Amino acid sequence: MCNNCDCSNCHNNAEHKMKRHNAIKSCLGRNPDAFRSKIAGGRSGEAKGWHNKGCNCKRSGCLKKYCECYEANIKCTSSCKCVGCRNYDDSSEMNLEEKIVNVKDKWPESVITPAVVEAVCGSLLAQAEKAERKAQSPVQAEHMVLDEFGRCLTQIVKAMFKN
DNA sequence: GAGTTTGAAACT
DNA sequence: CAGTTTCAAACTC
Repeated sequence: MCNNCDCSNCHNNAEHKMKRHNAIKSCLGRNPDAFRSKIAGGRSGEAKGWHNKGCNCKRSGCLKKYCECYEANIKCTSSCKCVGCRNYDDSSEMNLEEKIVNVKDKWPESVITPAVVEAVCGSLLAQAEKAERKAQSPVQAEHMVLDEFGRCLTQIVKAMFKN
């Protein structure tokens, strides 16, 4: 109940007991978890646990306390629907597969999708094998692979600016 | 401290 | 379920 608040026309007090009870009831009717913590796992306020529902941040980059994940001291996950998120693990120890998954989860709008990464890697490998078959010198082989990489990047950049 | 930004929750 | 409104906390100056 309110106590020493500055609210006007307040019904959250003993005088409106019934009204208050009904309000709580209809609130819980809509969402049974309305008065429960949104952070599961670790004890309150620690860097443990995870956000049950994820955040929906649009402009804060999830790096300000407007973001529920950031405020709870946890990283955003794929259950978030945030845009432009910078609150995620970017560890250099991550292997390639984890990085690809990370791209998929956090930048759904990116053109560098797992499929694109695979395609690029595949054509670079093909180029390297071609050089091997033609018994090119290491320098020539490098040149062929880098040429191919350049073509791939050009296509990716073109696709990015299409939108 | 006033004014602005932000996003969850409520609402439609 | 998607779009809109509300509003208090976070933030900025």
